[in-house]
Amino acid sequence: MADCLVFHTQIASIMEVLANAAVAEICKLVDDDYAVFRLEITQSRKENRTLRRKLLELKVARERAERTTQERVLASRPSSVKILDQYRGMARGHLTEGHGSFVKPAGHNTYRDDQPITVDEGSGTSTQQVIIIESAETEAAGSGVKLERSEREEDPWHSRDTQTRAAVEPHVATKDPPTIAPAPPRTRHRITEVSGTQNAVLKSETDTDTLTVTHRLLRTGSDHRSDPERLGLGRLGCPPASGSEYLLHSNPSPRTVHSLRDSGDAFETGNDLSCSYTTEMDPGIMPLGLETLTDLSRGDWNRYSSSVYSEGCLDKKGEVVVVDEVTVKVEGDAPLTWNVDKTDLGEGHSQGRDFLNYRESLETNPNVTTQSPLHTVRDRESVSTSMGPSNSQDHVLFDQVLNSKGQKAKAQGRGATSGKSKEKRFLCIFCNKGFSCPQKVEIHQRVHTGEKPFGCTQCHMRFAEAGNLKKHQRVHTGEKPFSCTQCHMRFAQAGHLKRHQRVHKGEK
DNA sequence: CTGGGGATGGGGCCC
DNA sequence: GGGGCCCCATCCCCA
Repeated sequence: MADCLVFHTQIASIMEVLANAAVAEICKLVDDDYAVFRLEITQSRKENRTLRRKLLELKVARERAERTTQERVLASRPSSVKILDQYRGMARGHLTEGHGSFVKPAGHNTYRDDQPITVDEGSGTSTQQVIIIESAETEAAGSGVKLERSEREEDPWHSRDTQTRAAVEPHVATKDPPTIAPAPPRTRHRITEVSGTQNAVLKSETDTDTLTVTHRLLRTGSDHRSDPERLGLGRLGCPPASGSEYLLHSNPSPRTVHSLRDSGDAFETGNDLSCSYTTEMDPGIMPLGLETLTDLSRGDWNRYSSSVYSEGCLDKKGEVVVVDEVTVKVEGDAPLTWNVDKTDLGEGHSQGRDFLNYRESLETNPNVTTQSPLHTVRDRESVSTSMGPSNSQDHVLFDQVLNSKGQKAKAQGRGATSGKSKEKRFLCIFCNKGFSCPQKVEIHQRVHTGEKPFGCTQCHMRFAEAGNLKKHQRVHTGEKPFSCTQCHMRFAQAGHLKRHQRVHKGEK
């Protein structure tokens, strides 16, 4: 018995020794790895800093050369344009880091039956972000602020920089106060929940020799926590620049706003409540095929999404963005494209088709002019800036829906600024199209969000509009209230009767 | 050519 | 009178 005890004691002591040895070894390994890891991190940071410095130098040098070229052009332009170009040039210099991200238009969402649409017919509780265009009290910059799109290379971040520079470097603005001086914020906002997606588009006008800027604020619900880099939100959230025309305000939704400071260290340091932002959202609500890519090869999208956020400043106050009278005019030699592969679009989704149609139409009609009275960045052209693709053919314009189905001509014909019709002050935050009242915008924005609050009680079909549901339900009821006076044909839709009657008339 | 659906503008009603 | 809301007409696209 005693031997047994001694034996057990010895075993225990041996086990203890072995365990200690094992722990010591593990600790040593961990320490070693940790040291190596730290060393690698340190080296990587050093490399990053070096590269960043080099990039800065290159940019500055390039801007210097470019500015020299521009000055020659500016000699024939209004002074306000000169200022803007100066802004631009300066802006480029200190923008060396981009958040490569790619955000598909929400319109690419594909509707799914299992999509958690919780709004039933008639509830109409969908909330959308709305941009309101307000009549401008002044014609501040007017058409004088236009930028030439012939510029060789445009900085994707320019739009942001244009504003940030205005704020950071007021001495520049003083060169031409009437143009650059910050206007009293004429914006009020309403950014409301759109099934987890928030999206804002601010687009500036271009003229025949100007360039177009689309500012877009996207919030996608592809993930629980939207990564600011993925979403290209890296730079939003800055305080409104003095020259900022647009302000995007979020509603007091329980959305978390993070920020990244607008510095080269943003990548390293993570969140900083000074500049960009991202939001938290419910991915389940808005899973509709939204994707975000970090592929930097998608230059335009990256630029696009990035430039957007320079513009927007979220403010948890209003829910509607009010903008001055707006006109969108896109002319140019280079085709305007979405620069997105068709394969990236939601297959079969009408909105995706719209985007593509638009792109194709622009490509085939490079000189197409999109002039909607809805979109005019008329003053405070510090907003107006270049999308700045390095490739002139890659001008990205996101006036998709407005133009995709020939609505362009309509919009022109029924200009809101004609004075007779209601002023279309309410802008779609996705495509910047204007509407006469917020309800219209809300309905329209369902095009982008995929929201379909109206469900048929007899089938799975859902609709964005009550009227279309009503029309659809005739399919079930068999009701065909529209009968041809010249034959026995009956139709469920008035338009079909009208179209049918052309057959009798021999019209085509 | 028809059927079905998407999208938008206009008008009426109510507050 | 103006804005919000709702309904309807209309046009368009696609299968």
